[in-house]
Amino acid sequence: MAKAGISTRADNYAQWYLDIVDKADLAEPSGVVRGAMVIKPTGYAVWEGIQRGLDQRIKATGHVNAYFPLFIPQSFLQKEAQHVAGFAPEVAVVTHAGGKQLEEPYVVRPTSEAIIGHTYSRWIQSWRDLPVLINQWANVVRWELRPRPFLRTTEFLWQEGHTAHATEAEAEAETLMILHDVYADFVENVMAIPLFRGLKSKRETFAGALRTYAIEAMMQDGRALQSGTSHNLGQNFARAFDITYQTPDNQREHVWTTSWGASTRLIGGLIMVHSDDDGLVLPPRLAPIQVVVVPIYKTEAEKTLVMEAVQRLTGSWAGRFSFKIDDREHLSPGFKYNEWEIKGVPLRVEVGPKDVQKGSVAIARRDIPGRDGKAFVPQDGLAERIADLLEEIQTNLFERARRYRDERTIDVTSYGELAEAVEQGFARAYWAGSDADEAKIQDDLKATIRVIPFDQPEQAGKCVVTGVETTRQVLFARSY
RNA sequence: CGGGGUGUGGCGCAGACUGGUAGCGCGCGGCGUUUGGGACGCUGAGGUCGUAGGUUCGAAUCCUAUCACCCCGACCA
Repeated sequence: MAKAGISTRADNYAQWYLDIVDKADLAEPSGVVRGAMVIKPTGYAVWEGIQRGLDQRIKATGHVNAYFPLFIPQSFLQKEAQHVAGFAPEVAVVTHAGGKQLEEPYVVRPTSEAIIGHTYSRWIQSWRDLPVLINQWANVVRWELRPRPFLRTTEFLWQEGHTAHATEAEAEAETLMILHDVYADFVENVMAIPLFRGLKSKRETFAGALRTYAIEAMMQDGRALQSGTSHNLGQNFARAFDITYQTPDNQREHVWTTSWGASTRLIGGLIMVHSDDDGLVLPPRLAPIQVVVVPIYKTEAEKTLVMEAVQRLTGSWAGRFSFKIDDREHLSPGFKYNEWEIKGVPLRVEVGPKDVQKGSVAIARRDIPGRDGKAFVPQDGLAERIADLLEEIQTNLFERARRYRDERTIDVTSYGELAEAVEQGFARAYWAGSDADEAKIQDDLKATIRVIPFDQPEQAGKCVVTGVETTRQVLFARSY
């Protein structure tokens, strides 16, 4: 147990994660609905940052927002065979409403392909109606067997994009564009989480999709977290929901659809990539509060001097970075330091009577805990220094996570090496195996193919299970 | 679904074996002293003991049933 009642990562990683969620005040189990959580203001502010970043990118790439119903007639879900098989075990069903049993039960959406497919079939008539590029921000419900805050909750928040196109090539381009320009761009540049990008294996493909692409991140325990997915649905849903259009030469064709989503799970990834045994660590570009100022004083006279200095120093900060002056009375400075560290605020500025005298402040960076991350700097040019430091922390977090990931991503050539590698991280292996081979590895090693990376080797090698020569490499890992 | 655990002031727990009408720590309110790495004193408020039934003169405690949540393994963003 480290300070503040947070378990250490080395000691008990799962408990450490739960402790961070709790102590950083991000969320708490509802206590009354299985697997459901209350996202507290601190946690929701992080989600709002994620929403902002994704929404901006989604719109910049030509999409618009809309909203579709929470309830879906049960029969809709059954129209696409793979889809119903994939989701049947985890849907919640409403059988009664208005004081009586319903003619046809409604399912609470586990995802919205069905209801949106049905809607698109009415909206789309002509090639002139295409493409349809719509996103929705929504909650969905999946009755998971093993819930964990943010990572897997019964109800979660996400965005789901649903597009329809005239050609397969267009749908494929959309699917890939979302993965790179929306998800990967945001997650790497704002959340400072390094990613592997690629195609999902057949076993891991979304129920009803032609192809699923994903971004995968490595957590500090070496396990993988799927952090965003983008599906080329082919014409599967178009056929199931009869979404057709007339071509310029008056032919009737099924559209090609895509769907893509990223959820509150990203917050789980954020925690597990950057945080430490002292609490949450937030990357500056996402942190709701980037700088906290702790004034220090004993007497009223000191208080006046210090608060004057604080007002003067922070006067130019508005609009440059988000900050908070922690002027709560009767809490010791030490208490405040610890509290803001647990909550992951990237920078802390301390201003006391000695600083007022010397024209200095103390500044402490969250990414480097303890004395090493604390420095006394002149008040002159403080804003510039803070701006620089925030960027430096952003870069440092990303680079640190990337080094960690790369050190734990190991090229393996034998089954034994594969088994060993997934104990501590990712295994990169040549792969020509079957679905059954993959299933066996999952049984044996609890590891799955997380992604078939876009970056593929020049040279061929031998498949890690079959020994067959192949040029295809895949990444294996245990996953959340 | 299997395995384990727990339900007692806001939170964490004790009390249960050996029935007698509930206690500790933290937190919370008031007052005062404090404040450069988690301050202290005094004082005060706050509990149908998960729920239902039973045994008993008397149940947090014993019996039965039931509900819920949490944790550990197989499906999933």
